[in-house]
Amino acid sequence: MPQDDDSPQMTLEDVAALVGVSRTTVSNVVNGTGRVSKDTASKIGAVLQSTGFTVNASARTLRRKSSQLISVLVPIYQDADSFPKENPFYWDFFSGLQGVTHSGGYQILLQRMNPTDEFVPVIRARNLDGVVVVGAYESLAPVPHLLASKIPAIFVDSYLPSLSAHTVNVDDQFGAYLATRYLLGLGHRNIVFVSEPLLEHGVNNERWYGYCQALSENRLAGEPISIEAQTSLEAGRSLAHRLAYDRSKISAIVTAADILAIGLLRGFHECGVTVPQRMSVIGFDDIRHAQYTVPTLTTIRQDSFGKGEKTGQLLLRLIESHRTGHKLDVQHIQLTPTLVVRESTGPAPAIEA
Amino acid sequence: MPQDDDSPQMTLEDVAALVGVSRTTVSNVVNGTGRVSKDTASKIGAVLQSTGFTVNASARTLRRKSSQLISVLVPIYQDADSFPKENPFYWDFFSGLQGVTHSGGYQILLQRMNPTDEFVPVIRARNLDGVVVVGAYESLAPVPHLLASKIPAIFVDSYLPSLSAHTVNVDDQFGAYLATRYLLGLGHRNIVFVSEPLLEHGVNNERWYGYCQALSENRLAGEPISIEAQTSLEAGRSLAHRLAYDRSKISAIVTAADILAIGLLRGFHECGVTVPQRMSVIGFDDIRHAQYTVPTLTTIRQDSFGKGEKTGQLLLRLIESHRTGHKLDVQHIQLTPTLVVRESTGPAPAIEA
DNA sequence: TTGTACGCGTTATCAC
DNA sequence: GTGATAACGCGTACAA
Repeated sequence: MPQDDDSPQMTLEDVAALVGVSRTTVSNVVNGTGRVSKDTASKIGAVLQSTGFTVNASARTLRRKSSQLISVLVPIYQDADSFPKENPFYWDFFSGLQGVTHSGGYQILLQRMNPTDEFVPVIRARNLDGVVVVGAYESLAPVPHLLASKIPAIFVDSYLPSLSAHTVNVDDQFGAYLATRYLLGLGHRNIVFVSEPLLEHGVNNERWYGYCQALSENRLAGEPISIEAQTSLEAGRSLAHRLAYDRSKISAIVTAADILAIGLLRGFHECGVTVPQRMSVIGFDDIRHAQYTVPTLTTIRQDSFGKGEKTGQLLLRLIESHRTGHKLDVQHIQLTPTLVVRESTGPAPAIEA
Repeated sequence: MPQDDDSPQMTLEDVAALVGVSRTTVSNVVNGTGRVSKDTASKIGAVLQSTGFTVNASARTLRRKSSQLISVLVPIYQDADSFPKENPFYWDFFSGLQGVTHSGGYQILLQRMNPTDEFVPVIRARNLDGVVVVGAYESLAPVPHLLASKIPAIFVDSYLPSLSAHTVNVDDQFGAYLATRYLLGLGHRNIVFVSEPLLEHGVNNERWYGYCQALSENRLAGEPISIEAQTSLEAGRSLAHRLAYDRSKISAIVTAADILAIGLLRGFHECGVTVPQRMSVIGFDDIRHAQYTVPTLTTIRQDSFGKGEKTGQLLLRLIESHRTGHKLDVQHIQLTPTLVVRESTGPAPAIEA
């Protein structure tokens, strides 16, 4: 037992008094500077142990101007039309990130924020060492300020016009390309693409390009068609109803998210449209549930945990180079997604209207 | 524009110099103590604005011994057998919590932790004002230390032998009771209960009691039967296979979690066991996906967002009373779940083996 | 109403 | 090796 659990927190001064040395020496032991004799060091070490001493982070931060704290910022787009209502906040991603940063001695402040909230002030106020912004779009007003502030920052799953931002993304274009090419290979000719509205610098735009590229490589393919839908289970479901009612020639759907695809699966089931016999559906992300739907979901898999780890590693490098003053070139990490074939895709129906 | 984005952070001293007053006066304005003349106050206010001044949190924390920071601790049970592999970390819960605490001026440190990690030291080190522990079990060694430390703490979805812990839970017993009673009303007689191993003070134990209670109220009901399975999609799926193979008389299943139930749904589908015709399945939580499975999932709904809000409110009260020295009675908040009937439950098969 | 002065706990500098 | 001493930025009791 290190100490009584409600005993007051010890300070360097306290420990110094106990051992009979100066607080400077104790500090040197705590920080392992090495300029303490082995003898006194061990004596101090023992007291450190028995008293359960912990350095006061605020005092240290005040001196060092570094808090060993980073922040994950998740914008909350209240505007119903502009962002996933069902923000899943991937725990896997966070886990990967946290694991890496924890090893580096950092803790994480998780913040939801309105798109209009300035974040530079809070970063400054708390002396945060770095920031990870998830899902930012150019419409986010505070982003330019963050960029200008020179605070180590990484934008994940974000698409920004600025080239000076460090980013971590999956190769969205390639992912959508994979999905579409696979469907074309199955004989589908009338394939639609479903996503949120195509913002100029959005994720969906990248996926749309990938989709278009695949189509353009195939002479028999129809025109690219984009359908807008929110990234939500319910949006998928209602879209399925609409499509079923339309009785269009569509035989396959490329979606921008698994939850959208899962909603579609459910919607088609309700309408008696069999998947994959009459309609093929392909998702994006490979969330866990994708393996347990009926039918199971063919999808584009991305490694969220690994993405978190990569983000953490890059952030640590950024912080380090910020500390030493060595500017780091702008980093753009792009992870390659893979196609996972399951049951929701199949050959194009023999007779297409 | 408040300031140049990479201008150095202002201090009270700087602002004071700019206005031509002492930093005490500026501090008084910043903290709204009221003992400043309207005249100078507005003059200072203007400079505060234009310079984009933010108080240095570390310095303030050092003085006040309060960081305006709280921590959410999520234990990670590595041990495969003892806890959900697929910890969903409910974003809804976090959102509710964050909304409330944010209004109170707090920010949140989110920490995953091994069950053996001591958390009191980090709490002390950062002068955290309060803690929320999610899913703690008695086996968590550091819990007693936390309790003894008198740090404002709330245990959510946790079952601890200690009566001195403030807790927020759903009424698990009642939830399982509701589920079981509903199935009995549908004519089922052979109903099993599926959950993780029944720890003495665990959530599952509560649910097990509720299940047993419902059975005991019905003369025709069979003996209570408990089946162990991890809380994961895959565990549900493989259990379904086992049950299908066994060809037992079981006609209904009460599960301790939606993801388990969803796994069951998938597994039964694979085995050709129709739900609900041959088997009824009922979940617990009402996660979003529950509405989009095939068939949709009958389940016991709990309000995660509301749970987060309640937790936040209680924590703020706790912190306040801790600050003023007024001890607060131990609080046990219990939210009442409700039954949501969907498609995965139906009348008991007419002929039971 | 405003200013002075001290302390919060730590670290960095510079003597000894 | 070790120890004074001065910041870091802020809040507050006390004096003016």
